[in-house]
Amino acid sequence: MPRLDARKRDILRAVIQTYVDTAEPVGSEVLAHRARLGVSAATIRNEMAALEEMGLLAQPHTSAGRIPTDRGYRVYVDSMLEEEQLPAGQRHWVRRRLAAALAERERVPQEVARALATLTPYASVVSHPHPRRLVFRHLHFVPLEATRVLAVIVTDAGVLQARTLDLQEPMDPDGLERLSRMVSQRFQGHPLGEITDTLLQQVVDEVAWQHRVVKLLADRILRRLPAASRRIHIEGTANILAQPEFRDARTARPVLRALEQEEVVAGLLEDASDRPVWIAIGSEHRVEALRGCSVVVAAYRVGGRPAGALGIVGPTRMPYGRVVALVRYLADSVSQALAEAR
Amino acid sequence: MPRLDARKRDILRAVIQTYVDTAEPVGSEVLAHRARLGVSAATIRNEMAALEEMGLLAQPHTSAGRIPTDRGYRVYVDSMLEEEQLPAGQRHWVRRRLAAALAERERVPQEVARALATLTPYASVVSHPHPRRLVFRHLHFVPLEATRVLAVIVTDAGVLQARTLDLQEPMDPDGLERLSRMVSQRFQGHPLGEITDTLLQQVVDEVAWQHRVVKLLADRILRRLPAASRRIHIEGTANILAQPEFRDARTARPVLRALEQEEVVAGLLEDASDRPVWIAIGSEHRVEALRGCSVVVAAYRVGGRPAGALGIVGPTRMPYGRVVALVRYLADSVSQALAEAR
DNA sequence: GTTAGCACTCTTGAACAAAGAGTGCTAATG
DNA sequence: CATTAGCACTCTTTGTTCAAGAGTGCTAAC
Repeated sequence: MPRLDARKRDILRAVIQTYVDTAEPVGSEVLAHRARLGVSAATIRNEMAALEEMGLLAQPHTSAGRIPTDRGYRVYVDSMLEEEQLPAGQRHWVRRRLAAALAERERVPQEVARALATLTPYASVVSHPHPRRLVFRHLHFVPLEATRVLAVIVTDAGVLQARTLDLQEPMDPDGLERLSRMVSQRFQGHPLGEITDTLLQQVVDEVAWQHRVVKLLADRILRRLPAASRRIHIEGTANILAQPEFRDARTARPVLRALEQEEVVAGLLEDASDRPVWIAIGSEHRVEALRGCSVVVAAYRVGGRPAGALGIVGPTRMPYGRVVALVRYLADSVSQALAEAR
Repeated sequence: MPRLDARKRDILRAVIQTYVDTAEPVGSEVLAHRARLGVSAATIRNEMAALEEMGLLAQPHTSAGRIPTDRGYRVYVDSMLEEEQLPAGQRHWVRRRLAAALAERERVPQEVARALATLTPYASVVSHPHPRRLVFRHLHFVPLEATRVLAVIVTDAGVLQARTLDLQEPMDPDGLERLSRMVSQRFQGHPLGEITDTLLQQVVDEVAWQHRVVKLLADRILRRLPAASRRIHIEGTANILAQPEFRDARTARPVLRALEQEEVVAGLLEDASDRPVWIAIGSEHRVEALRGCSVVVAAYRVGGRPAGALGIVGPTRMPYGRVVALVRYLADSVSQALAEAR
């Protein structure tokens, strides 16, 4: 098995960069002209054969040029990625959009998703901050009618949940008010993730004077927080249809179907939740339907800890340098934006 | 110009029904066998030629069968639609899903959209109840910190809006409480649409003791209600890729792009807001990008008045009888569901 | 008015050839 | 001994031709 020496790397890089541009298998001749490699097409041919033997390139058919394999992209991404600078114009444009959305913090993720779908020809995926990582600010129970109460949870990222609840039994407004204050004071400043069942139980015990209703509220509102986490924005799925690899609707459909299912995308984003930038090429992620696609996702932070993720889904043939730079920049911007204003 | 006599109508109907099934131009021979029309292929040919002259059928090319034109579908829909009964199984399934979603009323539209996208191979579009038609229940300002207040509007369809607002100046909690009560009492039971600027002005004048803040709140919250109306759910857009007319991604893309833009879909749904079932075939609606698509939308009602709309977007070649039945049934079910529980 | 018959048109698919792109191998080269 | 020119070979792509098939419109007979 041949070694990946410097010239092979140069050729692999050139093949990938050319293929990303043209979406056509690249041959030795083309490469010899396009890239200044200083060797003849014949040499390139030999090297390409070696790269194919190593599993980094592939031939669609005998007399075609080479295209990168998933492993080829992986080597490229791992060891020769030239992360590009985002043009200043795009940076400013992103910043402005973010600043505008910040007036209602809940809207930031959607705005980011739209920005990503505008700046790339791919689908964008953005998760809201995970509730466990949000910092609890207030819980308010507002009496509406005798047996109806409005429950609102406010965190450092804005209103997390606002729901009306039907209670089995009437509850007096003062009790609700006291309950609101109690819970709010007890948990203010804590990440929601820290509000465990045992802690909740303590409070429930303390306010035993209205045991049943408190229990109900605790159950319906706080215990369900993890489930409420599944808030996700997906934009630009139609972009994918513009990619030559998905010109046929039959190949595009499973991809768009997968992107329509929020659980699926949520899973993808969760897998990325810790890493600064996660690049999953082709079959490196768990979603069967997105086999031919790459995912580039970065976590953004709230209060110094990973809170949510954002990124794009597109064909494996993509300019990783540019995409990574963009995704990283957006993650940083969101982290910053959500940290600054509160 | 020939008249549309009984036999022509039979043939038009047969052509449409066959074409809906097969997605292939239908010829006289096929029709003579498939439909029991009691006349020969030659006669059918003559009639088809007449129907073409009348602009109800068209030929993709000289030696192909006929396909319906938009106007052909229109005649069919207007005068020979056989609205089908929804199978009992589907009816129950829909009811169950709706009942489950009703625990949180805000979720009903999304649930309906998913149901529609499951029951049809088309994209579904559902709007939330238009705020103007919702009945005002409560407005609550909850003080969070000195210059931060949580504003919640509750209507008969649940929480309409919950936002945190930054105020320029501190505001005492009692004032907020009184303000909440005042506005709530004043407008309780009124549709939001009746809460005009002049009425608002009155209240603002009454509570002049906190003039500036009230004004701010009125502006930021109540005046913006129409804009907040744009809440829409779209599901199953990938379904469209399964339709033979959109097998090519280049024809499908503009359609999916349009369906991604909430303003566009909102416009469509608004156009339907009054009619019990609105059928727009091909070019009968305003959305350029959806030229080859039909829209079947029905308004649902809250409190006896049209409040929102739901329906599907698919190729003009669709089984209108079945689709109309389904959409109508769902609209009725939603109206009922939103009326019953409150 | 209806229909059988038929010539005509146009698409579709297959078969085939020529062109083009690209490879792998071999032998010559510095 | 790595490099490269040359070349035969392979496979796709494209265009052409041809026959088959589907469907029509017209005409003439019923």
